[in-house]
Amino acid sequence: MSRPPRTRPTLEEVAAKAGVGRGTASRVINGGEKVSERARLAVEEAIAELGYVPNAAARALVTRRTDTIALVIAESEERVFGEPFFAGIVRGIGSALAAADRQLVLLLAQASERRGALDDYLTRQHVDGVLLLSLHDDDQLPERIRAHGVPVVVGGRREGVSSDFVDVDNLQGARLAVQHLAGLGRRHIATIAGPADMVAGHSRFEGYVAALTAADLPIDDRLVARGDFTQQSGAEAMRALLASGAEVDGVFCANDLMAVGALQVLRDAGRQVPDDVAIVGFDDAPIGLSTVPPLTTVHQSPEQMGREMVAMLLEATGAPGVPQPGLMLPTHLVVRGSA
Amino acid sequence: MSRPPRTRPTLEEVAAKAGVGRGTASRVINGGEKVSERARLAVEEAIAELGYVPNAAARALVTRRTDTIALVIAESEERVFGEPFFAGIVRGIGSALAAADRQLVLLLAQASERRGALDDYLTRQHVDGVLLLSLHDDDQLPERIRAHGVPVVVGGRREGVSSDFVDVDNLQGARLAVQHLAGLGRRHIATIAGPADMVAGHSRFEGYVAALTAADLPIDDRLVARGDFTQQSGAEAMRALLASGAEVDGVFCANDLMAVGALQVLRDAGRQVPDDVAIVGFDDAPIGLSTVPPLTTVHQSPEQMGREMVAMLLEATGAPGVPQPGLMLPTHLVVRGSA
DNA sequence: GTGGGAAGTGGGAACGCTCCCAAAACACCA
DNA sequence: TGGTGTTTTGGGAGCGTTCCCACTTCCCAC
Repeated sequence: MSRPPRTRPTLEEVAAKAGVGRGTASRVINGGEKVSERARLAVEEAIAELGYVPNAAARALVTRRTDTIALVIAESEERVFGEPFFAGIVRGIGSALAAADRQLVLLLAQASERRGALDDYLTRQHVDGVLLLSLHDDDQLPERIRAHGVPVVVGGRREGVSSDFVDVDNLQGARLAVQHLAGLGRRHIATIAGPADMVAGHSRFEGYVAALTAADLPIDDRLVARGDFTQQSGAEAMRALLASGAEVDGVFCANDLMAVGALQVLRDAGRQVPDDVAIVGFDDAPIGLSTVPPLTTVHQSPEQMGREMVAMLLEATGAPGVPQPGLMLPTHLVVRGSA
Repeated sequence: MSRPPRTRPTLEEVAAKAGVGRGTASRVINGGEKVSERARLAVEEAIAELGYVPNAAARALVTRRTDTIALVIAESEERVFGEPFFAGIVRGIGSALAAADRQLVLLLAQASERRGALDDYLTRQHVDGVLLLSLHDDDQLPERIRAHGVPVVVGGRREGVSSDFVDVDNLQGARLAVQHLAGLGRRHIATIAGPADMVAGHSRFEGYVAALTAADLPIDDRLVARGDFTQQSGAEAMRALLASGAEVDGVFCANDLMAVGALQVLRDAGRQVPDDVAIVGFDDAPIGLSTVPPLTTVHQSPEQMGREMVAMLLEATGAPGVPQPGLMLPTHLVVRGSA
């Protein structure tokens, strides 16, 4: 528990070596306004010679900022590293943050046990703000963190919360998809829905219901199957749909991966897509381009979502305590071969 | 640039409210040896009432530790979130670190531009140590970081480095696979190799060559195809192999995903697996269980690799500057239906 | 020369914590 | 009751920065 000996040069030593005061050395390091050329050179040389690197803790202590932002993904590793959705959103966040000169750190919120540690980390001024990505909506994490004055922006809407979030308009997207199927003359439109405890799951399902109602089509329980967003679960759901005995001439899948699974099952069952059964997915994932036929799908842009989250968070850091109005990102339909 | 006003309670205020000294309050917070019950209770109450959270920067400044470890993954988001390998290793790392009461932060080292920022972050005492996962081996990052006294352990061996790394013994694993095929009496063993600029790519290929040589089988260029570890590339490679005109009765695929692609192509081409062509993959990925036939593969454990990396890093933090001997993790063959 | 504004500089104070040590409080025994 | 240990306690010092302010130096116009 005893403190390891210091080994790294300090600003004071740099200043001494350069023959200037501490203040001047500090000025050179931080943007260096109002420093004579001579002094700047001397300091820079001293820094190089000593291999000086500023101590972030000392700096953070006085500035009260760290210039780093945490992205918390509250999912199992398996899901995080499985969903291509995350790749996009992380890329969007990463590039937006880089442009704003902030460092991004990713935290995976593995299950309950580590929760205390996570709270601590986020709350102890390690980071200036938190982006939270959780597909489930049962979590008080954002509130707990905000209570300590740390701004939080959530990706994905949560029940009963109308600020500080960015989400894709899942409901509208699902409606688009189902409208399209109905517009094609399909009258027996099934859905392979996602888990009900995820926003993307239930709001896409709501969109399905809303669009059917709007098109005066009945809602048939036998036409509703559920998956967990994996390809395999999509295949199983499709098999269940076929086995239900109900007539099916269109399927709206809550994501592309499940649509791919469904496509395979239909092919194996000898049903023609789109002639016998039309299929629409959701996500506009790359894989939808390489299926046969290529997948008609609802386009969303995780990258844009990431960028918007960052913009909102930076806004919030500027005006602490002021809730930022939530943002719903529109989607559009990409019509390809499957419907 | 001006410093935002303080709003959060400090230890001093907690102590005042509890009617004790700063020292006592600190003792309560950190393990609390040698504190009277009365004082402990008073402090705990004050903490709860004030919503006090210790300031990590101030603490790090004096202790010179942060109890956080960075995991740097030097890959594109796409690859990171695609490879299931990462899920396993991150899980291993995460749980080992949790057990050691360290916080894990993930940094994605997007391309060149952000490199300076990454170096800075790692070097400025934000973290006590760095785990580096890069499948490419052209990077000086570990050296740069070590130069500032921060311990680094690399996952995946790098050319010419014999310490501070953990890797799976890819060469031995590949040899196992090819030996198995040869032992089955296959004489025309092809390989679908991975990218040559990744350790896993070229050392598995080396293993293939070594095993063929050991079995007195010739090395035929027409029997070597390359993929990029994706399923699609595996399929393409298999098509190329078939199109080459060379006889093929066994294929060693450098990972399971490519093996799955190959399997599909063989099925579509009417070749029986394993009778006409035997296939062995590498990774023991879950997907290999659900193929038809189930995939024979080389087992490796990313989780174990993650745990070993953590163990080595913690060792290194204890003995700074002392190089830790590198560690090669053994693999073994899992024989299932495909070979 | 001289006055005065601008540019550049040094270093004290503060950030919020842990470490440590000397002092206070308590316990026990003769 | 006093003496001797043993807990427990308070608070000074210091961690490495940035911020700020008072001071010096420089330059130019008069």
